[in-house]
Amino acid sequence: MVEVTDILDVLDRAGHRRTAPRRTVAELIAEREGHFTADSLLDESRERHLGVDRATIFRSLELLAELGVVERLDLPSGEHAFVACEARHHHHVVCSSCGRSTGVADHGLDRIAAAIGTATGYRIDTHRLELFGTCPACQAGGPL
Amino acid sequence: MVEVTDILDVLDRAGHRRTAPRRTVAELIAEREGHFTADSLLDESRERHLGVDRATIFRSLELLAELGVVERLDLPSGEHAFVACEARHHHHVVCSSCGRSTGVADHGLDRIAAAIGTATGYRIDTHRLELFGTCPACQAGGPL
DNA sequence: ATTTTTGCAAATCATTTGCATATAT
DNA sequence: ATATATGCAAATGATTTGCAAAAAT
Repeated sequence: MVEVTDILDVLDRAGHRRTAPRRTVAELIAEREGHFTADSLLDESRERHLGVDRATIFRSLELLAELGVVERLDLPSGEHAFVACEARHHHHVVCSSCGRSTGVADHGLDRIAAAIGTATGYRIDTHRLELFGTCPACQAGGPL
Repeated sequence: MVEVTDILDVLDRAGHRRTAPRRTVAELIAEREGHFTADSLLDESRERHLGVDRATIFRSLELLAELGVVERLDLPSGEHAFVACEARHHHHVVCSSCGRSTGVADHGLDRIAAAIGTATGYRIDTHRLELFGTCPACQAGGPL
């Protein structure tokens, strides 16, 4: 669970201003269980008359992604989405049915990345693992 | 190395027509060492007066991606790109400097995916691993 | 007071679509 | 002959930008 104050604190620490629109965006993000698109935040900002503009949403998400509070996600559909991250989790499992996602720790992937580096001669800087499937709730015939 | 004829054969086998524009797209793809964007193919089609239209390029890439001849890639920058695939390789290492990419086999990732499934309770359907780094040539101060 | 951030509107960029024509089978 | 694929141009959708006004430091 990512809290609004966590997000604001990260902004603070990085020397960015604590503005009302950013607080609102942080609230919208903290409410989300799973992944979300920029557009869905915009829709909600409109429906609830929060007055946060499209540009601000995109700018905030970009900033938060830089700061590692959210992570850009590319769904298998090609859609761009985001998820809130707890700092510890490097990767995400995303439910294809309800969109909920769970952060996961590194289960030995680093070693594999290293092995692939050796095998190919590449110096590996980053890797990105995205897993897609069905979450426990949806398997049980739950949500959506 | 992916050959033009490989690509055309896959189209054939799947019951798609061998058309001149598709042959051209196949040639453009086969020439590429690494990843490429739809747009870069379009540019080249224009520069070399190959007469293949934007829409055709997008439609061909979509088709080839469905058939597994190319794979959609999401670069860390968020750009959408493609790489030609040899069938065996599930994942790609992409050079951040020159864009060249190499297919890699599964080095035990399946086991990790399974472990993550167990740990989270998700039924995992797909995973996607993308690795980014510097290729041997660029490390040697080579290309770009 | 100064710098950063915002909203607005317009611009840009990538991708998709409708439709009449051309081409492969 | 028939179904599929293409080019064109226009539509769509997402994201970005310039700029003057507003808010945070």
